[in-house]
Amino acid sequence: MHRHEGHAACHADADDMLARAEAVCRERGLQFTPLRRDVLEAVAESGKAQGAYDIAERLSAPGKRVAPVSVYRALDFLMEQGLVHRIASRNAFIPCAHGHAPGEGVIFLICRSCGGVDEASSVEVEGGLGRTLERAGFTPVHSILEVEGDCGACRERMQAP
Amino acid sequence: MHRHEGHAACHADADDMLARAEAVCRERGLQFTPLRRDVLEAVAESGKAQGAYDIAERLSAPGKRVAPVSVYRALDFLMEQGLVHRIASRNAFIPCAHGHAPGEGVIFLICRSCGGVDEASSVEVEGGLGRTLERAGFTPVHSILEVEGDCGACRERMQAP
DNA sequence: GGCGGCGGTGATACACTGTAACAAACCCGC
DNA sequence: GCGGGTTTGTTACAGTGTATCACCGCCGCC
Repeated sequence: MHRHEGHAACHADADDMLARAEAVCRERGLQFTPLRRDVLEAVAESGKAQGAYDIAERLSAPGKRVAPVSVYRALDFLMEQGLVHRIASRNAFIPCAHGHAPGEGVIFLICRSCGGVDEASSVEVEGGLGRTLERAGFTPVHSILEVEGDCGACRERMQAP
Repeated sequence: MHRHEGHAACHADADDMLARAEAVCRERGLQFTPLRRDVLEAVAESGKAQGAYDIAERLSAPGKRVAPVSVYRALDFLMEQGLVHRIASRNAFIPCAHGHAPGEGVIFLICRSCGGVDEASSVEVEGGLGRTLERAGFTPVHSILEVEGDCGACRERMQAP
């Protein structure tokens, strides 16, 4: 689950997300269309990573079908604007919990029992990674770091049922 | 990065891989079947990450078709034995270049221009990641760290064509 | 007002990735 | 040879992502 202790305030709730997204788009002269809004809201509302098809289904209502391809386009847009992240190991998407410094590395903490995804960052990891890449003569363009395991809340729940 | 200077000798060649795989299997009482051998060879021969369907096609000959599902099973086996890695960001597979210490984190360096994948590791990154996870109250089960960028060889090639 | 371009959306089709289920073949110890 | 586990073949299918074309709405321009 998200908004876990240790991180109580770390996830902006859906309203904040939407407000931030609207501000970002206005600032950059981009359109924050209803579809994009809906997709972002769908991603932000559920605490866990959502597949594109899940989102499409969630947004579809009898009489108004939202095709996955539309969702993908909206997600591409949202990712370009840094409002949404993709979890490669899950083929799923989560809202970006907080504005990152541009280029800052993000660590995704994926709970295998509740499916919630938390974000962390570490200058230590980042520095070490940079030095490692440099030693290897490798110029990074972007990197993904995803950790699967058990979040604190789930671990407690398992110990004291 | 281990053995990898330009790129020429950077991939343990297929023969070494096969010999090591056979030894590992014998040691663990597992079968190193012809199919598994062929799949590992296909992964090891090409210097770059291979999709499961690419492998299937590569192993298929007129009259003898290898179905993707068979390739997946062989890959699952090879991954369990630590002989092959999966690149989540590419849905592709590479041979494990060298035996890792069990549980040791691996960093994948994926060249976006030549498609080659190199492996690196760093106690510094690993330590920092461990401390970050601990601070977050998160118990890791396994993690993936993949960096996309330009390898040294390709960067040189681009500068001086 | 008409016209053309441009970005966004809808819709269909398709390619790629991965898994389930079942049957047949194989191997090994008894 | 027989029984039981493992491996492979085969088919079908679920899930993920992209290509293509048509249409719409908007804005600037003539």
